[in-house]
Amino acid sequence: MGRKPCCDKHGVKRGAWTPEEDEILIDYIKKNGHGRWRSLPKHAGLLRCGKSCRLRWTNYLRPDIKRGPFTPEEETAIIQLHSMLGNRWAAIASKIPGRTDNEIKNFWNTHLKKRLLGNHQNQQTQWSSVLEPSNAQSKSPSTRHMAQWESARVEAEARLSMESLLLRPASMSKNDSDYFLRIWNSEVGDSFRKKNGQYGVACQSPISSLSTKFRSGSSLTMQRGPAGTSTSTSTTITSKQKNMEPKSHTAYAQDMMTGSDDSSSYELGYSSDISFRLLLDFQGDNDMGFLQGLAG
DNA sequence: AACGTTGCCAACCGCCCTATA
DNA sequence: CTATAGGGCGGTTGGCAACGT
Repeated sequence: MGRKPCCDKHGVKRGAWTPEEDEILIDYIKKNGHGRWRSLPKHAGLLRCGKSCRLRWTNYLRPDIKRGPFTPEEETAIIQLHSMLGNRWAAIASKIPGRTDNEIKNFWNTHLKKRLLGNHQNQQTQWSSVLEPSNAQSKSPSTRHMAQWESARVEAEARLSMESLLLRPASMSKNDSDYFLRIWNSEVGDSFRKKNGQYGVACQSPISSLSTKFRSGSSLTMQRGPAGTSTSTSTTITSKQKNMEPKSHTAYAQDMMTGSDDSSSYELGYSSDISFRLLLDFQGDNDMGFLQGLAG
């Protein structure tokens, strides 16, 4: 037995909304408020599905919606939030006043994703040259510095997840949608943002790329080799991996903490030996002492 | 000018969760 | 405990405009 459709498709208008319909909906909501979306069209005299009315209101007609192009600040916020939350558009939208989840999702899919994919490819090129030991001598200081910071950033994200695991009350739901946002708004997130801001980093995190790639069934994976071995990033995917559930940042961090060897899944690659070396090599005040602990 | 292609975005679809009777 | 309504969410689609040939 299937679920009842949200509304009877017969006699229901679909497609683009006319200005007249918009006006009717706005008038009705102004007078009566919203809620009871299923019965709203009947009461308002609209030949629309209630769901369609709700979407039209929340995505377009709501008075607090900001229209027009995204500002660079909004772009940065979206990228950073997406790196923490993944495709949880509603959660991202809740942190960007005046923008709807639909708008952010569209913006991401049509602009940012392409741009970041381009960046990612550039980064991969740079990474392969940075991480190739035989070329180590020929790296420019800026490239090397970039590599150090990218490593630091990867670890910072894992650390955020680890700290959040430790801070999380037992009663908190695993699916608590505001969970990362709370961390993001905490001092932990603040220090993370400062580091990013300082270096103008605004690219998708490798970790979130990882979970996104898993979700989309794409091929880039990171695998963790047997304990203590140095491994590299991998661009292959096994049939087992294809069927794997995507792993959250938290789960990723949990693996790091427990050392659990879901071994076919992760190869820490540049975030293991090489990144430790890079980080320990990093000049300046860093708060990456926890890595020393991890490294034993 | 005509046609095909591409990109954008509003709207839709189906699944899921929660509240309530 | 179960069924159902209400609503939220993320992924996908379709129509339109801009652009290229």
